[in-house]
Amino acid sequence: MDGILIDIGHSQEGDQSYIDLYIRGKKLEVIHEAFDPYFYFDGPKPAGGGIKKAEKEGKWWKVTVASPSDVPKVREQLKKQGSIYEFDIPYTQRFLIDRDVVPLKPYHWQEGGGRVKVSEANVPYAPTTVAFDIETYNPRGMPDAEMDPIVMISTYGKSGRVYTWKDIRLPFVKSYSSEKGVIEAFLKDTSEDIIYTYNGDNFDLPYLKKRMEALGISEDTLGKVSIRAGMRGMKARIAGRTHFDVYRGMMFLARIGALKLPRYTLEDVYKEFTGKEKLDIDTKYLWKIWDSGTREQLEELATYSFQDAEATYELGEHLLPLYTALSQMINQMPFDVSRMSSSQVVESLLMKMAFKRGEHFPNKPGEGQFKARVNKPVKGAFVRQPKPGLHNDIAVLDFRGLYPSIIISHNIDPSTLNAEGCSSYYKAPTGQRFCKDRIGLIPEMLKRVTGKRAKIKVLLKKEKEGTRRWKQLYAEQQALKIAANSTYGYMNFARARWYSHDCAEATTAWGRKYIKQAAAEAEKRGFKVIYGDTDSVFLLRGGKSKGEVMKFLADYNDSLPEEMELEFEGFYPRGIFVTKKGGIAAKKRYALIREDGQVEIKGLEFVRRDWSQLAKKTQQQVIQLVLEGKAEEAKQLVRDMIGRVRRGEVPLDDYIIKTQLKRNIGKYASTGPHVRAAMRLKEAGEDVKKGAVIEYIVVEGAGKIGDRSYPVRILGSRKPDKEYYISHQLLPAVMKILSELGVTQGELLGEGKQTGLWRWAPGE
DNA sequence: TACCAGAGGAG
DNA sequence: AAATCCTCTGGTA
Repeated sequence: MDGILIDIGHSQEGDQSYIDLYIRGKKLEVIHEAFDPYFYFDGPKPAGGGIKKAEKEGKWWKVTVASPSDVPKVREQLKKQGSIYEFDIPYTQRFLIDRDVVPLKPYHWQEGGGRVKVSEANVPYAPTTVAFDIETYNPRGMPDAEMDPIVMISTYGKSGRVYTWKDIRLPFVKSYSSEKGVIEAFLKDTSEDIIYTYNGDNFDLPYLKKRMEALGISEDTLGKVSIRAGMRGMKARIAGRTHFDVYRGMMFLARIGALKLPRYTLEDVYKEFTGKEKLDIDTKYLWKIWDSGTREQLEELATYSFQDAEATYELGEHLLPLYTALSQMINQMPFDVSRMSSSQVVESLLMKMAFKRGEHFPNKPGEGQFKARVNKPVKGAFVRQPKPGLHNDIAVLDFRGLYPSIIISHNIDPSTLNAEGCSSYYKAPTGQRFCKDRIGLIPEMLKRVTGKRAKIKVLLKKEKEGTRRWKQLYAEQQALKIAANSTYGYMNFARARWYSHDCAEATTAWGRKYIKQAAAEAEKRGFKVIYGDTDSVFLLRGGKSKGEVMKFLADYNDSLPEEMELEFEGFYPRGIFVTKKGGIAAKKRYALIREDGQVEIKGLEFVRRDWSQLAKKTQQQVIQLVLEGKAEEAKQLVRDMIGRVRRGEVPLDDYIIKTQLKRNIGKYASTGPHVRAAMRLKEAGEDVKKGAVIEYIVVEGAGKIGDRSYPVRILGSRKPDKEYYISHQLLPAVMKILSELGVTQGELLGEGKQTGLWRWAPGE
């Protein structure tokens, strides 16, 4: 049979455990595969209840049990007599690693003798996909699945529709007589392999399951829905399918830094990826529309719901190639992968590699060990003191994949660290020695990952952008990049199996050594180095040509280990490095202009969300003008803006300051302005929790800033404090830049027009 | 003026 | 459920 693996489960017959492989070929088939749960034991010959078999494998016992649920009690018994290993690898995940079965990959599956054989098959089979979204009746705020019905279910995919139990006459709406009719029709029609939801783990699926129970609807047509508590909220699994929660996927991208948004609502994320706005209704009053809405309102509700399903589908399709690639890279189901952290991805990859190398996995740390690791910080990167002011003709160079390349080049691994009796060693600046005789697990993994990624990038260049093949290759290199970039963090992650404080220390120490060395070599060539952070060097070309920069790069790279490379990042005609309060140049805060006029701003107020648009937009314009050499225009712009603020010509939105609540209101030791604003929101009856981004304005009046910080939504007739915004937002942001050119605040405020501002304007 | 708590960006 | 380096504001004494 040819097909792809879309889900994996487990069943039991007597004392034999089976893996259930859900294979989608022409139709969905389930293959039962006998597979014994096992773990390792170092101690006397194991005996006792629950043990099916114990045989010596190397120096340890391989202990086989009848069922995965037997593992906990057997391991607790044996733990008293010796050491146990690999006892906490989930049964189905263990199967995928051991048999090297790759999810969603076309195979020829051959059953026989109780053991399925997989071989490459060239069936061009792609999983079918659909998105769904439910709307619920909510007269008391949050709907209660015990009593509040589902009023609508929308689906979107190859086909799509809205199922509802009111008479709504739109082409994509199908009306039924009851909630039960709606759910049953939805279940009957929905047979796709991959089901996308937006936050379905925490809402749509648990809610649907409860409604099905309440209405006595069987799960058979969909597949058994199981809701389990995970580390980060609920996980909703549908047997025989892949439930892909797009919201989870987006949060993963956010955590690894591939996506950065102020909020991750479906509307916001959809706009970010597609540029399209979708119809948004205030779902707080959904129940009112359902009870007594006009025909138009009900149609709008159906349209909104349908668009939610469509947006979820589009985003799901966008993410699927990446999750397929990640899934295939580590031999784990997309369901699990989409709910992993980047460290879990790395760990899965290491387990797969370790199994191939015939090595055992270290155990996860206990709580005591975990705490000890957390309390052992690792010294990080080197940041060079910048040369402040305006500079011309800057060249930026940076190390490609600095930490991964260092780990490979110096064979940094827990197994090579200070290993005894090796013929030679790499010596870290911190004193650790890494054996050269045999490649370590982590360097080997990284070498394969970076090597494969380089090959894929070559293929990618030959492919036409946007094609199916291109998307697949792009996703594959993206998955490999995620693995490579997360590996250093993984080594230093306190819960990691392959944690090593010394390996992490050595890696960053070599990083500091190389970046300083690169700067020193550039200086030897006659370049002036003005800045550098972690893996980058900023040079002044001075009178030298671009060719001389490239020549320096080539020569310096010849001196580096093979896997390491200092790359050319770009030439910048101008750049400005600003000075901080104390009078010295600030690290991590600068702006550059590219040869094509594109401005890049780092660390300054403009890129920070906790500054008002007034300050941010003006700073951006000032930076642009200054880098274009138009300082006088920049000064005039600021004078004009001050005038507009004073005359009340600036829109209210430009005064909004956004700050995230990092903890719940009661947990703050000191209450800053955003906390005060959040407290006011709460008094007004809003649900304000940790994670909320508080939008507030500092209004006119007396007292501390906090006394005058009001959330936009309950602003009423209060007016922004113009002088606060001039002296504490606008001026600090623009003076950062202009004071580098010798401009004073007085020049901007206008001679002779002394105002009360002078007394409390921030000093220079 | 010195210090702390808190937020958020860079790489 | 990655870790570190760094800046800056507002509040307090």
